[in-house]
Amino acid sequence: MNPDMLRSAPVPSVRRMPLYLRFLKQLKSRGRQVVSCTHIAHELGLVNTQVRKDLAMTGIVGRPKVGYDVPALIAAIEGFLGWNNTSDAFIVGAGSLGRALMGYDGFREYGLNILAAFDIDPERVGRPVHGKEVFALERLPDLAERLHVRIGILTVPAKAAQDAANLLVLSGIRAIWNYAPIGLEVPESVIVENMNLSASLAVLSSRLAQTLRTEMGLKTETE
Amino acid sequence: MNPDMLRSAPVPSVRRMPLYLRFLKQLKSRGRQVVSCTHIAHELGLVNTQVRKDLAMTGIVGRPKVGYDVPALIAAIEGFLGWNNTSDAFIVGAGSLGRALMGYDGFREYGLNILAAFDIDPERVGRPVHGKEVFALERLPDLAERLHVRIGILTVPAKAAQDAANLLVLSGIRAIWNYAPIGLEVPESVIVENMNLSASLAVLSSRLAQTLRTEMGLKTETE
DNA sequence: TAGATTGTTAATCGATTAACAATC
DNA sequence: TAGATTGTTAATCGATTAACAATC
Repeated sequence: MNPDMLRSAPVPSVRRMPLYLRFLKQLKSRGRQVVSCTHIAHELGLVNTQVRKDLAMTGIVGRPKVGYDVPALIAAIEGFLGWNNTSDAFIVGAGSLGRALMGYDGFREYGLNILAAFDIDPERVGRPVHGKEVFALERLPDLAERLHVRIGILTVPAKAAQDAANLLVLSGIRAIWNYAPIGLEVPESVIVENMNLSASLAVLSSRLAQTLRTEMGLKTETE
Repeated sequence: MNPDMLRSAPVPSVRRMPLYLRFLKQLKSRGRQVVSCTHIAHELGLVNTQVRKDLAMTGIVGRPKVGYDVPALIAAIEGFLGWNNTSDAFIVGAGSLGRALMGYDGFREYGLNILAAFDIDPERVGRPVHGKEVFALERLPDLAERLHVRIGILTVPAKAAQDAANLLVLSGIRAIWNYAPIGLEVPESVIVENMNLSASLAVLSSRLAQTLRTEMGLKTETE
């Protein structure tokens, strides 16, 4: 086996892929056939070397002096991300966040199709949200297996997150998109990606706090 | 001025702060008075040196052989993040994502208080969500100024994001928490933090795609 | 052909980790 | 005191950026 297949792609590069995809789709809709990475980099505020390296990860090859074929590049990125085929997903936790994700149109663009949600609260069960069913949590293993669902989106409170993750693992789920602000313990074979609202908010608020401290400091100094 | 004030803290360290905060609050609720960073590191799956360096950023000093005072450490982290005082925020875009965030209880723990939302769609204006008002977008500058709101949460579609960001800047907003999958252009004085769902999903799905490719490859090889 | 652009190898930069002195 | 733990300086590691050869 090619050892390169085992060394997975750098996370920062993968995170930039949707940015490229979005821009390339724009170009395509305007009828553009080829594009250089200098142009991409300039438009997205990156440097061309970085773009070239990122794109190379998808397996695309460009033509010197010409650039990359736009449709081929789109296909390469979508294939690399697995966004060329739609993946079904379940949501666990039909609270306000889970319900929001059930109604979020944008996922279609990323090849993600939310089939239904699950919740432990009987009040929420049986009341569809955005046209999608909410089932009792205990039905998760059965339905996940029968529908071959591989992705679970975890939107339960932090305290319930590990139990819910255990159930997802038990249900044969292969990847968990975790919105709970807590690290999950799962077998190595299960992929976990943390969508950490609190981490992102921490970056925002620490910067804001520093700005405000500096301003107050300056104000005090000049008094 | 101290030049250290100008060099802002490393982003990865800041992102770990909520993790520490959560664990320390647990310890405190169990009546624990002191904690060593070896213990913190062990519980959170990190190494003690990293924890020590992260905590040092908040200005806390520990006592050799003893460790850190738990309540003091919590206060130091909250102060560092600006989570000791509640900050008011507006949501721009009352679609499904914006509405979800309006109802998300977890923000209280992070010192974030969502006052109201704004939307361009007359259908959405005047219909409160989770007990919070939805105003017409044109009222944003006036209300932001009068209520001294410094944080804007951007949950509009990608196409509308730059225009909405411009309006937020015009309204005197100091920090934008951007949920749109697109880079924003704002003056240097405005803080932007991107909460990029598509980037996170890209990491998840590329790993899953690779796993599935490998499995199919192995299956083919053994046939 | 000349020049623009790709693909790759080397240098730089920042964050993590290791080593170790200071100290209660 | 001895030993555990902090705080800091040095080494390592990975990602970004720069340099340059290959090529259409």
